[in-house]
Amino acid sequence: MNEGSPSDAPAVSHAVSPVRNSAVRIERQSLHDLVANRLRDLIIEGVLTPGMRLNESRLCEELGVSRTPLREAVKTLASEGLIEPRPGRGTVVRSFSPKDARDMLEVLTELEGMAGRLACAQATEEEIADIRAVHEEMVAFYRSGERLGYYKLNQTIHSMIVAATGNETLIEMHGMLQSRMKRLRFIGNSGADKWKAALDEHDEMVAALGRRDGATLTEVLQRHLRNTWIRIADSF
Amino acid sequence: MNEGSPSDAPAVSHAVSPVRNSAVRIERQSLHDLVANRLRDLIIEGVLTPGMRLNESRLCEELGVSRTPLREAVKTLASEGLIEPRPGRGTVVRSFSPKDARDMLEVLTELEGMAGRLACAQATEEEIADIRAVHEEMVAFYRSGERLGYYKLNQTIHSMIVAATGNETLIEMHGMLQSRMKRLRFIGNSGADKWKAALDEHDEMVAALGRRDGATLTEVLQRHLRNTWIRIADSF
DNA sequence: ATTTTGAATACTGTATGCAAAATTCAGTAT
DNA sequence: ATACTGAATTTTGCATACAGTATTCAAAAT
Repeated sequence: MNEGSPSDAPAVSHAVSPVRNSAVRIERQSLHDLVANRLRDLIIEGVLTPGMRLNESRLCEELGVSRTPLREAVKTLASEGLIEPRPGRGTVVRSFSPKDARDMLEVLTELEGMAGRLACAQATEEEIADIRAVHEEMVAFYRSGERLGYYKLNQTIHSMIVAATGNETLIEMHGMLQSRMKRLRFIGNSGADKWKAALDEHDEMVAALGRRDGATLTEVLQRHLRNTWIRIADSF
Repeated sequence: MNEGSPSDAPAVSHAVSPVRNSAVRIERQSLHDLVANRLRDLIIEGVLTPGMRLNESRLCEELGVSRTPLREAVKTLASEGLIEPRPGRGTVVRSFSPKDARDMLEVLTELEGMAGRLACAQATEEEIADIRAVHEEMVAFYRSGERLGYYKLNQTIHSMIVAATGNETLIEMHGMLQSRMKRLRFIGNSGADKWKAALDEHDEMVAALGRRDGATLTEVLQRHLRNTWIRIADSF
């Protein structure tokens, strides 16, 4: 879910090798990357709760790695803003104040609005079809009441719209904010009454994207996120 | 230039102690943070050029530190997007394609536009006065032809406008993009003919902020950045 | 009873050591 | 001359060791 894009595997060198195109570079994940991904998941899943102190030696035992890769992973998560290192006094899982949440959503709203505009201009027909397909899947989860599946596809759709812009920086920044907000958003979506409303907004999104109506898509995405804020705000 | 805000020193506890307010918490910087800042500067100043491979042992000697803090610093810069680690084959200074530059500027434009709107609504009179003062300083540098001084204050003013929004996430994201673009922007501003135009845009900004005219400030900031793209594009 | 102090403990920050992988380079064969 | 092979060297990645700093806890003093 958080691995580095596999797309950066360089093309096979010009030398004609027996394996040719079928050869896909073996993805080598360094240990500290694996650890970083694992920690990210632990934080998002709520195993590591906000404010909790990360004890290096204990974590090392549990993950079965030594402190060096763990500490490197910690530095990564720190600059992603998921944890807070306090020089000399350990590292704690970052906890977000209501204002932090609001600030993040405000930026996320702006970025997704931007994405709506660009996606309508840049997306290929195929990308739009893919998004529509995932949307249908998500509706199915809604109908069958599977919250987790719904929730995950929800996130996926937003990411796909952003990805369709082709703007690497936007994709990256959006990804960072998404992972910071994952936990909050999950809590926020708990209220079942608003669930239907969120789904309707998604319907509108897909429709606007289909028409390549950037202004509307931007508007819907931003409205959707502002509503998200309302949903989350209750849980503080 | 890149240190964590010193403002988070907590107020002295309520107990009346002889040192009272005059006691300021000693800022402790861990070695890997110092190294990260140093590396950042080296990249921005162009000592470490794009594509150049970072040899850990050599860098350690030059900086006078061991490999552990260096490697932690490298992980930090990696997730800031300034360098690219290739698992098992070392780390290289990231080089930006024209498209990368364009993508970054596109996002930066959106974020600064957002900042213009929010700053006009949120800035205190004092912040506005400060910005105006720095602007005057910058004009002085322009008049005396001091490019470096001008350039630095230019960046500062943009950061101050963003800071005046009070949105921590926006400040952080903007900071990341700024440091990635520092080198490019410096190159881009070389053309002396466009220099005056950039200055005029800054005049407009300060005026709009003074009137708390968010729409105009947003418009000027975005125009300013789009012109930056034009200036930079030439140098590719 | 409350605060203070100091020693014991735990943990973080940095350095170093070692093994595995990658790179380089010389030598050989085509 | 060029391409390939394989050993020597470099370099990375991870583990561990060590030093210095925070935290804790209990005893002593107010």
